[in-house]
Amino acid sequence: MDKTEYKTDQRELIIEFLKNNTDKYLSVDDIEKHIFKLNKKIGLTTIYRFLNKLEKENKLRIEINNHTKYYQYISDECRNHFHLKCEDCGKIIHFECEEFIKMIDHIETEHKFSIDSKFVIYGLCLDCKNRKGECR
Amino acid sequence: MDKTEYKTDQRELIIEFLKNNTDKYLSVDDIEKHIFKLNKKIGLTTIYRFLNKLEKENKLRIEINNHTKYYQYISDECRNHFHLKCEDCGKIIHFECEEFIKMIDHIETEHKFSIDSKFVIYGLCLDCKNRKGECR
DNA sequence: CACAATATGAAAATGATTTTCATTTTCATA
DNA sequence: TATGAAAATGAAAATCATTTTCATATTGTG
Repeated sequence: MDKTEYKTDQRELIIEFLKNNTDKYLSVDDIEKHIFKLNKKIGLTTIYRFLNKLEKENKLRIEINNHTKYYQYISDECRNHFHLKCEDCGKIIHFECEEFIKMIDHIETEHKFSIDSKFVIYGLCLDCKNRKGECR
Repeated sequence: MDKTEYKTDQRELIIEFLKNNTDKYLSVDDIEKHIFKLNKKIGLTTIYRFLNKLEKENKLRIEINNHTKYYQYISDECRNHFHLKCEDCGKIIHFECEEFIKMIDHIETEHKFSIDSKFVIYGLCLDCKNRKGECR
């Protein structure tokens, strides 16, 4: 029942720029200027509308500075890639998890709390937990 | 070499309202309306200026919604009161620490990362750490 | 091709926040 | 308690990022 999406040059240009800068926060102004450098032009309104759309879809991290919003595209890779760090042995475990993403989305949309996908979860790895169990 | 601060009725009214609502986020509008209910009046400009001052001094938590800023006063109690939770035995340790506050202020002002004073730090308490040591 | 849904963009509107500036208040010192 | 410099106030105007409006253009399906 979702609206059909039309593919347009404007959206492709914006998405491409965002995807090439997943390490930066970009303002509407940054995006407009970049498009301009490519000798193209996209109406400000269009940029705002498309960013709002992406934001609703949880595809952006947002930062606000001096009343200006800055956007960062959350790369797919980043979206489902997390780090566990064992407090005992220091080992870092990479993991991917759909449930986890859902939980994060929930917190972001419902609780208005923006979690940085780069965050590290502390705990104990299986080995260390087992070792600890032994001394009880 | 700091500027001398003058005590004014306006500031007292605003601070009082903030301090009585450390569990809510208040907008400039909320503040103005509250003052109005007390049959007093404070210019919007004054409210904005004072809040900006408090913000610079790290006395407020900020939330932005629909282009509107919401402010929450960080009570003294809350500012230097933290919780440690032992991952092993689950014990919760309350502690107060000036150094810790300084570190948080640093992160907030320099790294633009707003830490919720209510956050919990996970780790191991002394007892559990010792117990663990024994089995090595 | 045609048509309905969707997207675009220029211009105007919005609205929260900041600036300006003339006036008032505070408080230390005489 | 009078004085004055520093600080604070507030009305009005300005700012500026973002949203709305609306007429036009584009997309993709049948």
